[in-house]
Amino acid sequence: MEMHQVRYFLAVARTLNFTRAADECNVTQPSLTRAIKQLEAELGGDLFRRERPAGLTELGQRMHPLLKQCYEAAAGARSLASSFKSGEIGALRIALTHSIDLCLLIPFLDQIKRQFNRLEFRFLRGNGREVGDMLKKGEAELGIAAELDPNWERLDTWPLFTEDFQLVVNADHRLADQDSIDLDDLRSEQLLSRGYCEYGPRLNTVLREHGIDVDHCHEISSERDLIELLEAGIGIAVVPDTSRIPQTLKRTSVEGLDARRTVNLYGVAGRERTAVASAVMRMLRGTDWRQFLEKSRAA
Amino acid sequence: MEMHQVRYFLAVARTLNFTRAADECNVTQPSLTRAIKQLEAELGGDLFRRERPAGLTELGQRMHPLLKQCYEAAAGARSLASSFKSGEIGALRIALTHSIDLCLLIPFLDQIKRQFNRLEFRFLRGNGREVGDMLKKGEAELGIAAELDPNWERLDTWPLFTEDFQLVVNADHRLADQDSIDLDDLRSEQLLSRGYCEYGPRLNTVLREHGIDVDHCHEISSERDLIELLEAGIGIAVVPDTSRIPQTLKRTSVEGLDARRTVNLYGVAGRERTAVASAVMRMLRGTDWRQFLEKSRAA
DNA sequence: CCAAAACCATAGGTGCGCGCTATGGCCGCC
DNA sequence: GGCGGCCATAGCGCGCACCTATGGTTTTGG
Repeated sequence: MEMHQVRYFLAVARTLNFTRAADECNVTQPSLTRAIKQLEAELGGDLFRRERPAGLTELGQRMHPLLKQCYEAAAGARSLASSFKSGEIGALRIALTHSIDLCLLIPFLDQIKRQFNRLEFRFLRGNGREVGDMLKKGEAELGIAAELDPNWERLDTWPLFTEDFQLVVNADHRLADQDSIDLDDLRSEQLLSRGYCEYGPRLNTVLREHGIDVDHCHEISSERDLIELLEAGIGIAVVPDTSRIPQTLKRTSVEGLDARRTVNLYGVAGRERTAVASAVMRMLRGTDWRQFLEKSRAA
Repeated sequence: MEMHQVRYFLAVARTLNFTRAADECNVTQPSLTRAIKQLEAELGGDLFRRERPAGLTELGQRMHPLLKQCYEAAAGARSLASSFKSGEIGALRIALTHSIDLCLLIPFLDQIKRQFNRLEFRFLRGNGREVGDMLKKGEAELGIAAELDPNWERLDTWPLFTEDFQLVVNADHRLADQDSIDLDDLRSEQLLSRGYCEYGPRLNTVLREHGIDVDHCHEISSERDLIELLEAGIGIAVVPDTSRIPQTLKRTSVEGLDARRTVNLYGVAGRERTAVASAVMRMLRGTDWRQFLEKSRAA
């Protein structure tokens, strides 16, 4: 069964006239007649009664809805592809590690939504390895993380900004009101390990060097869970500057803690990107992040 | 967009491997590659990422459901046509005038249902002209009526049986208990005219000749309505023998009423009939109706 | 680390099939 | 009876889909 046969069939079913149907399809009547005959041979029965006026046979009536569906699905595919190409419609698939706050992107996404109408976002979350896999498999076009496996040489990396880590404690905590905190103050505290953060291992190394126990602590796997534990007063945490935490928690710098992470934008080298992804990438790379972060912190 | 392109696309989407997909489609890999390229050109973008392993692009993911639907509709059409041809499935479209009781057919239809499983019946009702039109337009394959317009020479006619008319009255009616009724007894009665019966006009002529008023009577358009009026005691009626009426009504022969009608089976000459219709036609024409009607009357 | 295999792209040759024109038969209409 | 609309058939040409052969690139395995 070929598509043109289906098209001809539908034209004849509409006009009930082979000659006019052929005209509508921009072919001659013999061509159309032969195509219908082939279709009839494949389906094993006549589709039309050759009378004046012509009519659908029982078999023809049965075939009509299915063949119409077949043709319209193909037409729908062409139409959707056209919308897709013209940028009318599209999806931005972006993978983030759990330690990247979505708020960082929201101003940019707001802007991009005005450029591309009917744009869909697909936010994918995972740890560092998972984000890398999503990029590899093409499930995501862009990735944002502090650090991904550098073994894969097709990974394009653009640093966005570098940030410090801060201590976060519950407002009732004994450290909450303390003006200055240094590493020694943390030694007796229950630390919540942000195991999902790709920078976690390195941070733990720094803390361990200062005699802080990081090997016997709760394991959690999302920023949301971390915040709820902090609010419940179960432990303290060290989080990056751009992690948004509720007003009820207190955040403070820690003297002597020399830990920083760089947040990167990732793409796949040599892979064609959609217009939307390219636009987002240009925006993110062209932003003065120092200024941007100060402004958003003020807000 | 051609069907084989769609088929190849779905094979590649399934296997994510051009070579194996080509093998599944029983073509060589270059043929498949070229078909995919053509499809990509028509849709205006790549459908697959040519990497190891391959993957669907965003456009490819969007196209997949529609193209799958397209292909499955075509496959469904083939499958349905196959079922249809093998007699597994089918429809018998049969047109009846309102004056033909469906009970006449039920024993035959019971039998035919055992021969053709998944058979659907479509009973179409109308007056004589409408039944003729349904046959002409091919909406019905067979027609059953007492008399159709003989002007259309393509009408095949096979007489089935001939029957008398009888008087039907409510059990409370003054004529109900009368042993013998003749035409004079009807003169003062309110007659219900079965305007939907193709034999009605001729019957009226007979009655009018005996001085019975048939020109000022209620007009009704279905046997069901007629029965309800009779049960309500609103008038009397003259109906053919094979019209089934409830036990609550009384039916009697009328002396001197010389009216009979012949019920015919109709088909369209020179038009191919389905296996089901041919079978029904053979059964109806091969029945000894005199015997059949006696038996069903006894039952 | 190199050889082998797997995979996709390209080139060039060949045959089938789709579309064309021309024509004939059939039916309905003026 | 002549005429026009409609569908079927015959014959022809060209495009297209398929094939084989081969090259380039990536992955695998020893």
